Amino acid sequence: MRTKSSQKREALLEATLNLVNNNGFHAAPMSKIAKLAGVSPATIYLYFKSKQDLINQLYINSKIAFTEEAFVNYHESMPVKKGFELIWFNIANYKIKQTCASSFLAQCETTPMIDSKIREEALEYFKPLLQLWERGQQEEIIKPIASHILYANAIYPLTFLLSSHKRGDFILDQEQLKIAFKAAWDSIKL
Amino acid sequence: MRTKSSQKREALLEATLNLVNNNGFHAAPMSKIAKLAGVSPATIYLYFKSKQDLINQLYINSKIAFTEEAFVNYHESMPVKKGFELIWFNIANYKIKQTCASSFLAQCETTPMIDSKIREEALEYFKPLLQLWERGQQEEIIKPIASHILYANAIYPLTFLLSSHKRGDFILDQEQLKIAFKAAWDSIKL
DNA sequence: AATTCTAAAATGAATGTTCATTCTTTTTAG
DNA sequence: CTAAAAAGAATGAACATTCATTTTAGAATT
Repeated sequence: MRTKSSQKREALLEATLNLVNNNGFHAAPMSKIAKLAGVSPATIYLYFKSKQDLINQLYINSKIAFTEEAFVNYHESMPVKKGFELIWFNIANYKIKQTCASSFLAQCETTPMIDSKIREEALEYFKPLLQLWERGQQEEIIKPIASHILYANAIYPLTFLLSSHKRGDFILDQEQLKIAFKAAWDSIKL
Repeated sequence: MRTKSSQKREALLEATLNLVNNNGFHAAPMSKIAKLAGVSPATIYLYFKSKQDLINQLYINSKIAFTEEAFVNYHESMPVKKGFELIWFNIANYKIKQTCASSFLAQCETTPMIDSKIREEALEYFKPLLQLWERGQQEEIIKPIASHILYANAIYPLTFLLSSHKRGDFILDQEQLKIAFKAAWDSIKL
């Protein structure tokens, strides 16, 4: 297995991302992935144990890139609402910029294709947001309810807006984003 | 092509639902679908043109069943909040009862496997909710914002809660449901 | 500096399997 | 007896993965 930072490895991950996105998991055969990445099918197996391994690693990779963006400029010393607003817009803008990566992730959340172990691993990276919410609850700014409900109402709606945006049903510009943020905040604020 | 209401047809749709749910689209071969439904693989083609057709029809079927449940006991003469509450709980309870069907639908929303024509067809059935929201906006009870944002914040969170529930990360009982409803309502009410 | 050598990297062509779909035959029911 | 319904076996394509071989890059030797 080759080093984790190789041009070919990256090209293979990106090729997989594009194929899965445009046609779904079922239409991303190794032969096409190889062709799109400009390598031989056999070469894939120098970098990944199997197709499942390739998918898992793409998922982890994408999730890490996503969460890193989510917390850019965030610091625990920020006021709760400011912090949430920053994180929320970080996520929204990342999703708008990186349509491919985020719709791949959306697909991963609902498909049984991703190993649950890998899924749990990715959850770790979201802790700062949960901690922010806890702080908000202590300060009586945020509703004292389960973090799952907070997430479902404050963050998850973005997934729907983005997929509508991608489909072209709805244009998610900065103005609509502000409106959506208010709805999100209203659902979790005390 | 056989009549739309045949025992075998129903059995095939149900078999497909179960297989897709437990293992994803990629692990639902026609041979397994046939075996689970207790028929020969060849028989599937008496009822469906192709695998794609089978999937499309299962999607439409499930979507219709879902939306029918959503509007049980609803009438346009109801007050806006009461009407929304009724529909919201109808949806939530359907999702809890029919875990299989609803997680299949969740998978369909994010995968490019479903033809967009079929997808549009399914949208039609949701009109009464959009009309309720319009009425609410006229009566200045509901925020004057795009229906996509309303849906994203008021209904879509249920999809996340249900998939957490199914995974076992979070128990969505009637008490949590009430809390989640309040969050949903707070996000769209004026 | 040119040549030789070597191990890693990469490849194209097999391999064996799985799958959707079809063909031919048999069963069923009226 | 017949036409519809169903079946099992067959077909051919697509696929993930592996195999045997070639290419590459750079170190070692002249």
